[in-house]
Amino acid sequence: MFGSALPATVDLGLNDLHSVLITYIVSRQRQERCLLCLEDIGSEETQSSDQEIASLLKKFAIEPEQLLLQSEQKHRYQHFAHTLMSQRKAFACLCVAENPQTPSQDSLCHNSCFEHQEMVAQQIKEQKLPYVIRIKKAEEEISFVDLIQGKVSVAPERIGAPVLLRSDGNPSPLFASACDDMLSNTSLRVCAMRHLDSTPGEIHIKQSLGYTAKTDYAHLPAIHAGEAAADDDTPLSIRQLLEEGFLPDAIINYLLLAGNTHPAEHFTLPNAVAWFDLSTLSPDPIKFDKETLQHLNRRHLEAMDDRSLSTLFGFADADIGRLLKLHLGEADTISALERRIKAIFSPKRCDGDTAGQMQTLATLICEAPMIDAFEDFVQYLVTQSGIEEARLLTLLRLLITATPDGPRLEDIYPLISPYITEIARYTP
RNA sequence: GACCCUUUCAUCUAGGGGCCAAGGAUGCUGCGUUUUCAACGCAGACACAGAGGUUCAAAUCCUCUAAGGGUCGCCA
Repeated sequence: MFGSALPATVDLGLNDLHSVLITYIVSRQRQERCLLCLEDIGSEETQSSDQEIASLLKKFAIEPEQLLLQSEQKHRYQHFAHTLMSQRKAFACLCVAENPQTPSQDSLCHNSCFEHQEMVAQQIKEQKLPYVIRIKKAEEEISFVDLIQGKVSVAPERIGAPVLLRSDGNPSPLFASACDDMLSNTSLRVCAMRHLDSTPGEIHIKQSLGYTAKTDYAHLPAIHAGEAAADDDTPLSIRQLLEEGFLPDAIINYLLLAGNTHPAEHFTLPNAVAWFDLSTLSPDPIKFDKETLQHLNRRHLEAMDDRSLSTLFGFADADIGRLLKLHLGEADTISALERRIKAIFSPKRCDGDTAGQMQTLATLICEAPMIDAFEDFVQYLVTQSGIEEARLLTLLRLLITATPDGPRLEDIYPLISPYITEIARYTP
């Protein structure tokens, strides 16, 4: 079983998708099950259901075998915690968190609650004080080899005595994650870089519970939006990228390109499964580069089947697909293409002295017979309207595409000739 | 403040003592093509963070310095 945790928020981030993607790819490669744990306990952010997350991931063709909701596992976490308590490997603690803004030197319990468990228990009983359950400090240094970051070893003082159960009875994310690994026997856990230093704590918890199976860890570098991560808090939201008109395939392509050795620049998820290698990932943080993503998006749109491309815009016509591809030059996202195609299919308007000529042309086209060749079409219009050819071409472009520039009209015309009367409409 | 990690063009990377006066891709600049913008084609500019070592030979190994990132909560 390969696992990865992700927040159960409506707005999944690029970094979250990154972890999920890597987990999924490696699970396909080694033909193991892929498990995603949804951290839906105690977060203030808007929650979303497992179905919502699953359907979002499905857009990316990521279909994990199992989605686990941590809120449904609560009793198991509590059971583990009480087991540790009864073995005196964990203890109740009355220490209240210091001011979060100025973290204390060590995260250990200051009042040596562990040494005075009877007294603590009594206080809790008599005064109903809020308390947490902490794991006992580790005896010795804990080290492991991260698949991306290399060897990590951390002294017991640094691990401290992490909280297992919070005062509201809910597990801490760290504890929940350690338990999830044990319950589902996870052999590889992919997570974000920022959790690297808490991993020894997780290992310590598992060891205390007598779990001996090895879990490999891979901590992915973060993808930053701006120059100095701190000042630019532009959220790299997946939903937003999709709304901007990026194809899921292009986003996947980008994520696998960044911080990775790649045999090609342009590829799809199934290709990537063939060559992806966790060990070649760079531990360096990555700067999000939208231009690269745009370029990839264009490539993926280009590679799409004509007819399926047109279905993204409510058509089912390979010619419309080709028409869209003609516009890839100036439009590299779905939404930009949509603006183009909408402009073509809506009535055109313009002001000034061109208005009269536009009207003439529109009427002529409406009444014209079906003409296959663009040249003949233009000749017909020149003869009928008496407008000189160069001028007519400019007007015709406006009447068809609603913009002064774009792909060559002779390329466009054969693709839209069946729709020409619908397209060449003019509203004063 | 403490601990850990990283450093090759603007960006993502190739490289693992000699095949490297450093290759590819994106972006940028110019030219071509185009009624037009873009795309496309061709050409061009742009990097081994710095200083010391080791070696016949260093982008590559070692040390220090600098810069970036991460962590030090009942956060996630």
